Parts: sequence; structure tokens; C-alpha cells
Amino acid sequence: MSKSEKTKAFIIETVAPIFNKNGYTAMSLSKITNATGLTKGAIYGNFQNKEQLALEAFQFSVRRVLRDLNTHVNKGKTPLDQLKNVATFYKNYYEYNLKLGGCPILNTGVDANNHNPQIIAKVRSYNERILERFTNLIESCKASNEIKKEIDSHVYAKRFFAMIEGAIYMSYIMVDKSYMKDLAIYMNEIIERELEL
Amino acid sequence: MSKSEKTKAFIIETVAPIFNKNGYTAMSLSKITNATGLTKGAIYGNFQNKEQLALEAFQFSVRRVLRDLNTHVNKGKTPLDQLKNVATFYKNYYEYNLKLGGCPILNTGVDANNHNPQIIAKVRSYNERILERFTNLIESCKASNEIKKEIDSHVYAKRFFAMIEGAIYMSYIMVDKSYMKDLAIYMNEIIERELEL
DNA sequence: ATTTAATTATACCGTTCGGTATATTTTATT
DNA sequence: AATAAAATATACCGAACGGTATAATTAAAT
Repeated sequence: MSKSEKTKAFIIETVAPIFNKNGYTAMSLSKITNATGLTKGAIYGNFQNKEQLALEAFQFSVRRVLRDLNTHVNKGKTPLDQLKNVATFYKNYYEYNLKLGGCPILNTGVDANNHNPQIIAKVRSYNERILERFTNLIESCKASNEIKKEIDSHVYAKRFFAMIEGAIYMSYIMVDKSYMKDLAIYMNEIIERELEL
Repeated sequence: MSKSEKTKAFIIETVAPIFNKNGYTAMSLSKITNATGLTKGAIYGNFQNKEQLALEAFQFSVRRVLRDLNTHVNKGKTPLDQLKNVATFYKNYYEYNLKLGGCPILNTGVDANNHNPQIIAKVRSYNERILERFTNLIESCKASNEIKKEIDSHVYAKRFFAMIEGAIYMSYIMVDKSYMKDLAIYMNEIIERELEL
């Protein structure tokens, strides 16, 4: 790992929470240089421009979430266990993202919408991947004979994803992690009541 | 209605969508003067500063939503009808807020969080009012013997509100109003399956 | 150890930022 | 119609904006 690769990574890690908390426009270069202790020369030596840095900072934040979500989900032995692990992952999501200043998918999505086409395209693409992952999980539950065959997996994937983002919004705005705790409970209830055989 | 009251109202109406789409920081005074066709003199003659204008623009946007929601809910004859009307109100919420550039409660909340204490306090206060309204509606359904007495009205108020905001987020980010359509269907299902006697 | 290349710091660019003092225009009052 | 008051336009402020050219420094290669 070269020197520049290290500082590049350092800049991204340091800037990611600023971007996530303040959004693109309010993430000024002075905030970036102050937070990193570096000068503009170092920043522009490692990134094309502010937008490129914002994009990589967002990717850094969201990849961490997706990696940890995936790790947690994969601990489940059967597809149904894995689906239920989606719910339990979000149980502590409020605390999990406190340092970052909230969920990058929610914050960056709302911030970039109507505003920054390149970044919102990335958000959309990540959301599609997550939706696909949820859909496939539900389909796998059908294949393993753990849930009802007549369930529309895409409809439920969308419902779960929307419920998750809604709970995240509420918990961070109201400073009340109980939204995430209840989401885990309720999602599990839905799976057991509506999906399971 | 005096001249200044008219222009003040005009400025707020014109600026509200800009603020809702771009957020506070990106709502620059040049955008404001361009959109209104007025000069800074007119703006600062009617508002203390940018923050005050942003606050009044947000209030204007959210009051419209709350007024229309209330009107629609009140068309229900019984409390249960009214509760179900909450669901149907959001069925067309995507189209309803298209011109505004999305839901002010979602956009302004996420934009102002970690950022603007005064505005986020307003968002929080509106959210509390909405939560209270939902809770009271569910309580009324109990009083009119339309739903189960053992239902925790506060828990369901929070669930519904979170589901609503989540669906709004998804619909606007993914440019897919089906999230709102399905929310209306699913919320109604939940009421009938889990709440009703 | 010297040279070369990569990396970071400095100083500056033009532009835009939010905000204000004052001049001008428009509206209301007499 | 003349005057007073209110509302808007103009011109400007210092500061901060994103970005760049170049100088200084540090790291890697010989």
C-alpha cells in the first residue's frame, strides 16, 4: 500500500461522516482540510474534485453497511434464518451508525435527490442491489419450503426495505432508537404471520 | 392584505419548492432572487435572514400537507374509517408532492439533521403532532369498539408513521410511485388483520 | 548518496456567498 | 396633488467558495 493510497483512504474515512452528516453542498473544502489536517494540495492530488471525493466517501460508508449486513445475514443456517437476520441486523442500526451521523443510504439519497444526478444514480443502484438481495432471500425461503409459495417476493422485499428506511428516518430525527428495536420485532412478526407456512 | 404581506406570501410560495428540493445550504440567495424575480432588498425587507425564510417556507409546505391530510381523514364517518383514510391519503402522495419536489417532512428532516438545530426542532415538533394524531385516532377506534382494546396505539402510530416515511423515501429515490400505492394497500391490510375485532 | 518521481504545501485565481447601507421607487395618507 | 411612509432596487462589503499552478518537501529507485 503506497503512501498516496494510505492518505487517500485516510481522507475518505475522515470525510465520510462529514459528508453523511452535512450533505454535499455543506461539505466544504475548508471542513475537509480542517478535519484531515491536510491542505488542498493533498486533497486535489488524490481526488479529481469535490464530487469525486463525495462519491468515494459515500461508497465507503455504504459498503461498510452492506458488508456488515451480509456478514450478519450469512450467519443464518437456512434461508428463513437469514431473512430473519435482516430484521435483527437493524435492531442496533441506530447505535451502529451514530458516529457516521446516520444511514448513508437515507442521508445521501435525500440530499442528492433533485440535486446531484451522479450521486443519486449511485444511491439508486445500491438500492436496487439491496432490493434484489431481499427478493432473492425470500425466493430462497420458498425453495427451501420454509415460506408460502404464493408470496410475491418482490412486493415483500419492497415493503421490508421501505419499512427499514422509514424506521431509520424516524429514529434519527426523533433521536429514539426504539423505532429500530420495534422494526426488528415487527418484521419478525410479519415473517412468521404472513410468510411462514 | 397589504402589499408586503402579498409579496411575503409570494416569496414563501416560490421559495418553498427550491428549499424542499435543494435543502438549506444549496438554497442560495441568487436562486431565490432568480426564482422570484425580486432583489435582495425585497427579500431582506420581508425576512430577517435566510434561515427565517427557510423556516417559513418549510412551515408553508408542511402545513399544506397537514391540512389536506386532515381534510381527507375527516371525511371518514367512524374513527376506523378515518384511520383507513390515512392510508388512502398517501396512495397518491407521490404525485401530490411532485411539484414541491418530495415530502417536506422527509426532505427537510434529513437535510436539517446534524446541521440546523432550529429547523430540525420544527420538524421534530411536527412529527410529534402527527404521531399524537395517529395515536388519538387509534384510541378513538377503541372507544368506538371498532378495534381490539389490547392494541398499543402508540406502537402502531409509530409503525404507521415510519412505514409512511419509508415508502415516501423509496418512491422518490427510485422514481416509483408503486411504493405509495402498496403502502395504502398494506396499511389497510394491517388494520383489518391486526387491529380490527 | 544522488537522482528521479511522487506527494503535499503555499499562494493565488475568479466567483459566489449571506448580508447591509443607502438610494430609488411605489404605495398609502392627507 | 403633496407628503409621508413603506417597500424594493442598487451597489457594495468581507468572507468563503471550489479549483489550480507552482513551489517545497518527502519518498522511492538507482
